[in-house]
Amino acid sequence: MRGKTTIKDIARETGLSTTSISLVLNKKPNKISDSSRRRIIDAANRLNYYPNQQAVSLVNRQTKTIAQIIPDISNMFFGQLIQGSDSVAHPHGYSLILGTTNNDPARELDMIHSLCARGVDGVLLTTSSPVNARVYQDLFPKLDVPFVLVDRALSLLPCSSLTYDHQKGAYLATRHLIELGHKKIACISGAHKSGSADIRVKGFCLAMEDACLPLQQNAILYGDYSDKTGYDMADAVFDSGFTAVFCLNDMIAFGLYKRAGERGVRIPADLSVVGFDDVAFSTLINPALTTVRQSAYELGRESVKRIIMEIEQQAPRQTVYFEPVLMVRNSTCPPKN
Amino acid sequence: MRGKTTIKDIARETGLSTTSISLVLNKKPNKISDSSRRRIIDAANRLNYYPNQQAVSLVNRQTKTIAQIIPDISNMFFGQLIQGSDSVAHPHGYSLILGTTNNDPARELDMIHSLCARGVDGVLLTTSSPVNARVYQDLFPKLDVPFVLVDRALSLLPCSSLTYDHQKGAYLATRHLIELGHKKIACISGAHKSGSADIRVKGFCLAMEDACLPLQQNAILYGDYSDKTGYDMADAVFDSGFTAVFCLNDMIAFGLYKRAGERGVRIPADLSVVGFDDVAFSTLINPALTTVRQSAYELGRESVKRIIMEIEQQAPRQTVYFEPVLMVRNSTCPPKN
DNA sequence: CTGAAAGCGCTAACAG
DNA sequence: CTGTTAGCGCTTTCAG
Repeated sequence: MRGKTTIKDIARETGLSTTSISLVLNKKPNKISDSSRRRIIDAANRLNYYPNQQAVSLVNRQTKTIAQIIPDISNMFFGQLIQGSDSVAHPHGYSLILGTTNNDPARELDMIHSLCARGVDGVLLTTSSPVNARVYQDLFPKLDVPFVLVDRALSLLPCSSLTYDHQKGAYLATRHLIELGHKKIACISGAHKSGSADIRVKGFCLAMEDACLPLQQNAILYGDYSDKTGYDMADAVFDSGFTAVFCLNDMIAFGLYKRAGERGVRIPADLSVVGFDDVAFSTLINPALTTVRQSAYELGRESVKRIIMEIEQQAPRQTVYFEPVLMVRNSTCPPKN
Repeated sequence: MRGKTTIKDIARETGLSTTSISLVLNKKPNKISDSSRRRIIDAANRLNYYPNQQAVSLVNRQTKTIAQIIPDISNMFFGQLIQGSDSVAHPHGYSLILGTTNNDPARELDMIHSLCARGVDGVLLTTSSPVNARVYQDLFPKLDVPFVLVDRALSLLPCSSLTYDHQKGAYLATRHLIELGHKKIACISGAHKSGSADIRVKGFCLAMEDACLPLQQNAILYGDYSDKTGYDMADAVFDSGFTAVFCLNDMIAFGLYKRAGERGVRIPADLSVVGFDDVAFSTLINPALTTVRQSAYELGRESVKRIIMEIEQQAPRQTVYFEPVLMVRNSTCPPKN
């Protein structure tokens, strides 16, 4: 049983040529007689034949494989993203091949190279480093596979991008706080110069500006998109007279919740908090988190649909923005006085 | 630039044979002159050459690819598992190719077939359906790649398995509750006949038995490993006089927390709860969840190490059990009276 | 020190 | 209706 059955074995078994086998097994238009066809199919089953995809890929020049490169799978957002991607990739006969970069630009580049060398048909990239943008400008065309930027838009790059409108989402979140009557609002950001953080910060600032609210000293704190950041920055927020905080993603908010619990800071009575992403957990935690919804699952589904179109029909590039929506729950209320 | 550089292009450029190119680029023992070597390396860089992995795989009979098949990526446990896997796979030159089964035995089978046809070098399988066990007994040998069962142990299968001792973990959790003085203890399980749920239930029953505590009517509730199950089953627990509940995984506990919040049931004052997994979230939620730790990240790392050994050194099969440890936090306390 | 040639398993013109 | 042939890009004996 060692060494699997090849098309030649079937040819030998049936006394037919490999061409005929290939034709019927791939259901290509052909004129093989019914009796031959049956013999082939029968032998294939009997010998437990399945084609060697390496060989197939070599001649067809496609691997039916899509790379999904993400910064960090411990962020639930990406878990849901992958789930969405896989849910459309698999039915279309594509497999997802995974690469995580840990927000390391060098590793991101490395990942792209190594996955492309593997011959993926396309790559879904959530870059964590606009730093690489210039490199990508030259690189993508060279690599000669469709790239789709997921959850990020880097305007100058020669590729499609699918993303929620981060700036608008941040604007909505901040305006909600303002409308509740908050004036001293903090913002805990992901990394400076990170893919989406700067854009969200911009939305925050814009909303403040539009409401003629001055930014407090140290209103904007930079960390990364993790609960640890929320936890670590929490004290700074609690102790500086802010009545509300906009966390740039839900993970940050969760970390802040934790510290709030330890410190006895009540949410929302003492501090209103808004998150971003609407990860599944945000309704599980208490109080349920007011947040900006961007459906990772949908994003995953759409990005795979998109890239398959570009792979199979050379669809032209496209930049798509999805509308985020504010989910008002229980972590926000008017300020105490 | 369309159509990438092949080894032949380099041969033409340098005036050498493809053999020489292959030899130096793969650093195989050879006696190519330094000057030739330099010319080759230079040309390779200049032409941006990287080998076509399909072709390489075809002749070398390995793809440097490992399949990771999991039930459900929305369970954070698996997110962390993948992260662990990837963290050792990548440095060893392997890529992870992902398959999610949604707990569907048919899809699981399908996934295995389709990934094996892709020519993965090994598969990491977290089966959700012991139902398939008999099938696997015949299938694995036929497929002729190493299988490693992750987080599951199905004793009769011809493959390695790495898992935490589910029964012991459940026993520890239950005994903790008993030692606190609880007598009426409920248990919310994953699916009946699921991979690990039955074993955990067994641990629960054993602990009850060892303490001479009778099982209450409907003490064991079956659902699946999701927060929805916890949410849906919560009322039944709240309204039946139980003073403590053992949730078979953290996700279930999180769902129960949510419903508890809505109903005004206080944890742990009104109800003690223990989870299982020690997913990152369990310390984020309030009160921090007492749970049984099994490190998904470690499991991921170890399972990849294991499978690489079997791939590269034909290491013999092995069944490994890891010790779970009880993490006592704030969701448990003695019963009120 | 280097090259010619065969072959991995499959597909696709092109001939019958 | 079916077979022959060439070739995808690479590695690897084996011969110089």
